[in-house]
Amino acid sequence: MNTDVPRKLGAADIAAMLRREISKGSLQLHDRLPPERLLAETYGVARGTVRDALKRLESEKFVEIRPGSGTHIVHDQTDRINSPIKQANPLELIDARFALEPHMCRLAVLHGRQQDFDKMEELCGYMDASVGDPVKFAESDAEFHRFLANCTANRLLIWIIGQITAVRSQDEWRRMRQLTLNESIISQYNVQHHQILNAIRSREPERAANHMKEHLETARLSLTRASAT
Amino acid sequence: MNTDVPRKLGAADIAAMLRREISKGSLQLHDRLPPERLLAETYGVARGTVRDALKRLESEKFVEIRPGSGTHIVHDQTDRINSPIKQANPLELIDARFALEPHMCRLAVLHGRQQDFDKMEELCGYMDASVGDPVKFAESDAEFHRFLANCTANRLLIWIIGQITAVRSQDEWRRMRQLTLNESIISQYNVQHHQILNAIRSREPERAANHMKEHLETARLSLTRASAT
DNA sequence: TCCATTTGGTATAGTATTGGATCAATATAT
DNA sequence: ATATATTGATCCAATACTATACCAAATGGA
Repeated sequence: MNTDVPRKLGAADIAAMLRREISKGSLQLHDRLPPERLLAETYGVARGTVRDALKRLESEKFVEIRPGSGTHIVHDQTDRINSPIKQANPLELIDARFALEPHMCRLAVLHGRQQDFDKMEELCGYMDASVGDPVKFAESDAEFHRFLANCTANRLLIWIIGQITAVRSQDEWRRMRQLTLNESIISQYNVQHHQILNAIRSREPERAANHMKEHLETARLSLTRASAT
Repeated sequence: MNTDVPRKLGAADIAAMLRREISKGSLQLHDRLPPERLLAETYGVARGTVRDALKRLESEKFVEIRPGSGTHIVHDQTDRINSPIKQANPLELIDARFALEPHMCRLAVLHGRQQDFDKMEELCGYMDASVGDPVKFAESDAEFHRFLANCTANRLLIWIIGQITAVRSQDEWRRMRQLTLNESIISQYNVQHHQILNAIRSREPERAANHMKEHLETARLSLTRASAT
């Protein structure tokens, strides 16, 4: 996949570059991106490619595309720019999730609504279909855990998970996932997601929490194994 | 982002520039923006465009447009931090702490250093001496839990607890504490703080976690009891 | 107090800019 | 070889911007 010769830029590359500009702060909240035609010219790609990249950023809630107006930045990165949250490493993240998510399962049993569960079921379906596609899987996975937070109906927890998820979706972490996520791991995760969801649906808080702990233990294992190589 | 050819400015751009000028403070001195016609001229745009930008700033409570008088800056830099955390209520906070702090005890057993424990011991001493002074007690209490976070050596958790503590020290919460904190409750808390610390010092993660759960249960009880009256 | 000036408020018509959508040709990867 | 992605072009629709004129409220000096 890596030829040292600079490949032609694709939509994914443009998206990554823009994402980086936004995270770095040279493009700030409420700023307007250059028009697609100009972006296309400066990056030396076709306008369609730029449009593709922008669509990705829009689905990641980085920007908002307004016809006739332009592409506007809607993601407020300023909070996170100087926040120690950026310095956290993957193992610290796992520990934090160990603290948060099992108890979130218990709260989800208490406060979760049918529609939340249905949405999570849907996400499980997406993940089942993404065993061979780590990128797609990771997106649905993040959504799954975000919805779990939603089920707690606790604004504090929802906010915390949102912050953590925002970090997880940054570039360096994307690369990290490519190392740890293979087909076997993903299918293992999928089984665990189903177990967690089923336990919540059948109102068994402790069983749900235990399945979550198991899930996180698996994640930690695959992480330490990957960093050992 | 640098496009060599400066683009034509739009209302969104003018708004962004003024927003920054105001936040920076360079416009705050005069307390009043230049007239729309002058702004239009200096930025090289039509007056309608400037008006559009000003309307946005007004809806964001940055400025106040007074017909015949001018556009005045009303931006209050102090409450610029609008974290969704502020909307959380005390019961949500307790639930979040239920998720976080017991596991933090376990991590503290693993990563806590002698000097951290000594500091917590010291804080326990302060609290013991503040049975009759809810304000002083609350300060040391917040510090105690912050140091517990420190013991985990997990930057993510330290940051989260810091955010939560910042909320707890706000005015409305101060009043809430005055309702719940009486001498009997405080001495109960003090006993529990010692139990937690001792369990951590003697490297018993589960006992520490259980004492913390007990502690939070007590806090929740005193809260519901207070809000029932 | 009165009046000229300054300031924002509104309206309108024309022009420019911007994203949306489509398609055939070409390149790249598997 | 096939599937996928990129290109470059064209046309469309939504929105924004310009330019001008006139109105109404506030201001400040005579």
